[in-house]
Amino acid sequence: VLDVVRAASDHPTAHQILERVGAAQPGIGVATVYRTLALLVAHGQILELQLGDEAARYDGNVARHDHVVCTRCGAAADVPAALPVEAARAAEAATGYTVQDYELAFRGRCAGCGG
Amino acid sequence: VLDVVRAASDHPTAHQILERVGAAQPGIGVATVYRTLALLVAHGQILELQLGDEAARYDGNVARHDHVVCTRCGAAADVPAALPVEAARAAEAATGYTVQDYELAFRGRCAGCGG
DNA sequence: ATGGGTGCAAATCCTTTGCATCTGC
DNA sequence: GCAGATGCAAAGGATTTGCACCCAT
Repeated sequence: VLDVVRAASDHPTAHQILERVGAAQPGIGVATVYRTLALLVAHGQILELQLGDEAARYDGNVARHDHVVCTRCGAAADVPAALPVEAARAAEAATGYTVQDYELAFRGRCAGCGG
Repeated sequence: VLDVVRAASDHPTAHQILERVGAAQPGIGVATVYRTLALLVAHGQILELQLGDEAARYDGNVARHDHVVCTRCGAAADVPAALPVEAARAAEAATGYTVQDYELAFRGRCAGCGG
């Protein structure tokens, strides 16, 4: 499972991961994939993303970065981290929360779907 | 329904909205709430947010702003918009996408849940 | 024999949809 | 009587869980 997520460049959903793993290893079950994904996420091996659609998507790129999501076809791409650290501090000051992390997703159209 | 969402300061889920509306108007159905929420979202009267948990949450504050979410109790607060416009342009340049919008959520602990 | 991981299927949660009903015109 | 909105319940999709089973120890 880890291999598949690492090899994927398209931020696949659990369902897509299931299909791909199943191609190499027929008979694998839904539960195993979900259980393994949860494990990998807990160990910091992969990231779980909520990119606006219904299903969670997974990312083998663990480095700090953001995403762009196409509102038409659902494709997603990585973007180098764009948020200055001061923004997190400003958020803490404004709300009294202790910020540990953040998730930033741009919404728009991919090259193929036109502007 | 619009009154309830506007009056709420806690980014309620559809379920919470159902309960609150039901308090003032007993016998109201799940479907009506979901249908009305979808309508209001489509008309730009309220915002639908995906703040990391399972259920969608709604926000009566339509102005451009971001959010902080408590990873322990799930509470969410508004944060003044923190992202410079250049960041969106940088994302466009890096990916070839046309960015129309973005969603930014900080993750951390709220004052009550401690650091 | 035992423990951990696995597949299958049932269960759960959130949300949507079908359908008969009720409202106002 | 008709159109549109509504309530209820069933349907749907994503994810989790229960349970029997199999492999390696």
